[in-house]
Amino acid sequence: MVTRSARDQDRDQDQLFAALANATRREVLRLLRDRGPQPVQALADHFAMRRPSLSEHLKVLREAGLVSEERRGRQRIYRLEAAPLAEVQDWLHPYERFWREKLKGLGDLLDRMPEDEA
Amino acid sequence: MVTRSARDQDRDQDQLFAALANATRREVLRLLRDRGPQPVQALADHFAMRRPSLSEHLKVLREAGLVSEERRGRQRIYRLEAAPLAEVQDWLHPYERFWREKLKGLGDLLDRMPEDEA
DNA sequence: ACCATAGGTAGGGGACTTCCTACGCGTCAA
DNA sequence: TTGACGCGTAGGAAGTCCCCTACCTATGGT
Repeated sequence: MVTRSARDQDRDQDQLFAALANATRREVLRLLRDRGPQPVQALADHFAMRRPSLSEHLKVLREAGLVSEERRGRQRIYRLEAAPLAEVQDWLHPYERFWREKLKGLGDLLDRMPEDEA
Repeated sequence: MVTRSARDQDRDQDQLFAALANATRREVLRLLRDRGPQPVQALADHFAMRRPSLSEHLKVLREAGLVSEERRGRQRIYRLEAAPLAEVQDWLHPYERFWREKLKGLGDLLDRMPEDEA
């Protein structure tokens, strides 16, 4: 997967951002980050929804590459896989100077003279 | 809006990530970033879809705070508003050491001894 | 006044999301 | 081996997303 078509990349990024566009799934990631790998039931205890619904959220996270599972007996230990988040940061990077300039209050400068350094 | 309830914050983040979970909308942001503020038709020229559909994408971006519009005659000039992306970066930050460690190949260390520094 | 241009809104169709309950499969314990 | 436990999947209901065509308002040119 050294090179991907632009469509594949779009699909991956759609999937990644969509996976993050849900408070339950973001909370799962936070739990795995703060408390380490856990089985499904331990995660499910933190939410009001039924366990099968959480299973579906875990599937979305798995397909986005944000978690992995390891089978241990009858449990499945879920673990945070942060690598895709590095792609989010990469995507974010070209925008960084825009919000930094805005915060400094001189944000209109570049708006007036575009595409000179694009 | 110094403080918001956890639910409001969840809703805002849902909305923000959902706005980014679409290749057309990410491309709109890129165009505004690389070419500066533009009217709707100039943006629409880059896409295969009909203009009303693009208008709806612009509405999603507006409601996420990612673009602003300025009325100039019968045109509406859309402009990138990058500030919400700073919140994405803030959200990302606590995960950063996880992918950095993973890239260095020593990623299993913390997985074994969790919550000691959370 | 008239018409063309710029762009938003209404309403509808098809696909997808997010929850649910019911159920199936594999594993551990008696 | 029988049962309970851990977890995924099937299927369905309600809502949302993303595209379309039709239509509306507002501005500018003649």
